Amino acid sequence: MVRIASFNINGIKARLPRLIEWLEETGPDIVCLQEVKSQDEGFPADAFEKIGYGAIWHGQKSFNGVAILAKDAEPIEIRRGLPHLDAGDAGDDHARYIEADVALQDAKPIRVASIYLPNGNPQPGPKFDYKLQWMKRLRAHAKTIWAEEVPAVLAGDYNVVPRPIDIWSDKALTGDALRQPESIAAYRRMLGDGWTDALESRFPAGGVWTYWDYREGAWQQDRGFRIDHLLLSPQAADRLSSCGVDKDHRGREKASDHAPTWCELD
DNA sequence: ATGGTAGACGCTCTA
Repeated sequence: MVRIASFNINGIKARLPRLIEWLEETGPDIVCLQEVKSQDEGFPADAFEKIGYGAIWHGQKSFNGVAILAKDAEPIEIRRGLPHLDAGDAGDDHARYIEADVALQDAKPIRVASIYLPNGNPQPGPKFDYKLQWMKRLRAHAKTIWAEEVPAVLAGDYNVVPRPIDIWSDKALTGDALRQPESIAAYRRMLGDGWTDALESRFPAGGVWTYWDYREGAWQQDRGFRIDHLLLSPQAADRLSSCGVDKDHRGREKASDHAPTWCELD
């Protein structure tokens, strides 16, 4: 059994005690982190090593930043950043994608990507255009992973609410980039390619949230939505045994605004 | 239409 989790931590410096606590309590085998918000040299790899996790990371000052942790293993980096599709992509220096092979205790390796998809607000505008282009690049690259016919998990903060039943109110965020038809269609196209949304497959009726805003008492009123997703290749989906959200970690002191989201493969 | 909170940074941006 392999547990793979995705966690947007919203700043690794502010979150480290909570992150270590969560790792020790739940013991995930592989973890994809987003919004590390730290430059490479500030990444606390030694703190993870102390509790038995190897790590690779792609940092950036102030914003973005992704990482992959593995219990009693060293992730083997495959790539950082998405391939370019157009000439305009060459100027993209955001740290939003890192991909690795993780081999746990003599098991066959699992391909893992940690994804921090652009938020895209305000829309319309250049940030929304960047989001849609990034999704186009992600889909194209996912096809090359697909072709390798390996167990693969593309995990992260997709900044897309896939369905009306994935948010506390269908009227919420209607003008927001997270719920625009173009964002949802781009996400759906990846599912159409054959990727399995782990939580959607296990909770088809919705009502599962992974994010609650810090503002307006969203957590207290359980006004959340689902934007953190685990997309599985067929070789991973065949092994899917369970999945869930570590919701109680959202309610703790100094918590991230996201909760850890995970799946288990046999 | 605005502002509510949080994090990193440095007198403001991103979400």
